[in-house]
Amino acid sequence: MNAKPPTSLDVARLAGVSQATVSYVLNDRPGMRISDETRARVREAADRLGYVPHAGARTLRTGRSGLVLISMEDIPYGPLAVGMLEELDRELSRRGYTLVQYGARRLRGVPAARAWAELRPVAVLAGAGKLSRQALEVLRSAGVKAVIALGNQPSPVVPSVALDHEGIGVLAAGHLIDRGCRTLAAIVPTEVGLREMGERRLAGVQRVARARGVPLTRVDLPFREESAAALADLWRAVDGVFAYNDEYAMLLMAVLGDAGLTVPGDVRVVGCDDLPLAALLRPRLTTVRLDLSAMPSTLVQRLEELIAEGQGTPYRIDPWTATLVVRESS
Amino acid sequence: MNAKPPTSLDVARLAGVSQATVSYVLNDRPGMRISDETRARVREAADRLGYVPHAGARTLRTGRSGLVLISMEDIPYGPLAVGMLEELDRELSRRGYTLVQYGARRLRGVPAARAWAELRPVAVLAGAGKLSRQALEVLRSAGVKAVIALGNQPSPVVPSVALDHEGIGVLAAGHLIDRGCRTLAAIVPTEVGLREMGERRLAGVQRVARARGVPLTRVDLPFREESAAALADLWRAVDGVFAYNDEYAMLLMAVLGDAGLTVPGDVRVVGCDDLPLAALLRPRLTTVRLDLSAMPSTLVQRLEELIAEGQGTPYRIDPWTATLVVRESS
DNA sequence: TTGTAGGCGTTATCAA
DNA sequence: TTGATAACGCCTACAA
Repeated sequence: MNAKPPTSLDVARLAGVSQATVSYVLNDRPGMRISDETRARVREAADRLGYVPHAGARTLRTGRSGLVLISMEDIPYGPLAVGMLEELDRELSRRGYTLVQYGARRLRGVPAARAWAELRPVAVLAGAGKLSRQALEVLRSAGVKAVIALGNQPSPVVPSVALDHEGIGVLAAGHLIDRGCRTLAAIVPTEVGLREMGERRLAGVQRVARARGVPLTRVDLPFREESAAALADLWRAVDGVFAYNDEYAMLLMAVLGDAGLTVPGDVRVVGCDDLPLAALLRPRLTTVRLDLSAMPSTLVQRLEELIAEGQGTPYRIDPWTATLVVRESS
Repeated sequence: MNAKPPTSLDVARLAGVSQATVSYVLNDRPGMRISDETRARVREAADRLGYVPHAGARTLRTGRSGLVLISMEDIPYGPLAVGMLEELDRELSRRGYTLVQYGARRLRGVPAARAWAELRPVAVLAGAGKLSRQALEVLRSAGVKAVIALGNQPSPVVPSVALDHEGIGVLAAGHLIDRGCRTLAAIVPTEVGLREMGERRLAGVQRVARARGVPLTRVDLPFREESAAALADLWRAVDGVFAYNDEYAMLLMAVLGDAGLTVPGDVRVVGCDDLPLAALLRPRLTTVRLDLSAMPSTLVQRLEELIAEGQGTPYRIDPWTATLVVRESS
């Protein structure tokens, strides 16, 4: 019960060989010719003792932990992100790495990067906001080989995997104008963490609206029914709204209905994310679907490049695809 | 650039003291009287070098990693769970532990528990399904002090924090019958991972329905509009449905509307989770709200008990609260 | 008040 | 084909 965990030395003793042999066998080190009988004895002994190697000791000795840290706070949890995470985990463990989600807020004034560095990870994925030059220095000096920024906009200091939020706005605005909308509005959420994304998406809408001569109103909106309902006059004055995402679209459609406005007759609405609820709204919601399925492999590829070649390149953006899912009845 | 990370010895040399002194100062070890000047010199040196202690080495030496592992797969990601996780992280780091989310699937046939054990965590939180007696043995033998099962039903072998899904069903059924429903249906999702929970909730509905003499139909339903629509006859035959959760409730309400049935006039519907969308449906959705706010602190408390006293107790369930949010207009 | 020395579990070098 | 042995970075009992 209170016995200390068995070590490779324990295994060696039980198998009647040396510690080194145990290491050779268990890591089946190439180039070492060890008799099958010895191998079997070692394996058997390890099994019987329930031997599990000590990751810390191995890291200490080899200088490589194989850990890939990803910060929890910077992941917009949802079906999309979770699926991507799981695939990323699979992909990484396939290549011998270990993905670990790690909090970014530390108490006692210890900055996040410092806490990450203690684990001597081989790579760190974190929101661009948390990768200050200073944080980066801490990581580099702790031997982190690859740092990649996640988030809404690219980091100026490390390679980034950033969603092209403007592209979403472009897609949505194009659709609305194509369908005949002449007066647009675009919702920007006021929630922290969302506003930034909202503004990027807005920028895309703006670009298209300007290019095609359609007036556009920016609507800063908290996710509250009363707030949306209070803008009834505004909704009456436009005929097309990009709602930022499907949840905002649902909020909007609820208050539009309450105000006696019809969709898409009086106002067209476009959401984003293609949540299950999008197809369940009446009328069904037209939305922008993000395809992140290519992201895990891209991420891993970049990661291995950085690990191999060193973190040379300053920054760049990685691709993904967005498609419009048209559901409006018309 | 390629310099190896500074060690405490480097700090000692720069500060002109011994390695031991560095350790004393940086961990401000009580009982050690070290001059303020020395302290300052050590701190200064550590800063200048960007010294970050090596977690692996410390774990190796002290025998304690302070790591608390939680398995990613067993968390039903959503606003509720994410908030709880963040609070748990805060709570744990406040007490000197480090929460880390870790994948449960390993390749190469290495079972999850074995991979967890390599990190020598002090505690492991994982789905009851992953905590077989065998897995537990591996963990215990690796020095894991506390193992707590998360999930839908308690583990027979370790302490569990399990949601009282039956209670949800009881609450929902009570409400429906109180409001005059005489023929109930309860949805059980067919998705893996959800079905189990659905059946627990169903059991609660069943208990109440039986006790109050109300007939109940179990409806196994995939989350697809066509499937729900195909059951139009069934929906017509009941006057109260517990929809498992808010998303299913939304699905149901969409097809009810399509079939010309009114809510709550023809059929009453109760959801669960009190998602934002619940208040946005028309009519607004009555739902069961889960309050998990007490869970992180309870969890941490149990954890520390187990660490201190050893994993003695076989198992038990921990509390939480569910409340009914009534929104129906009537 | 500070320094010396040993060992935690693992891998790798070298010798047998 | 296998076995001693040293070293990774840190902490701590003990010595000075």
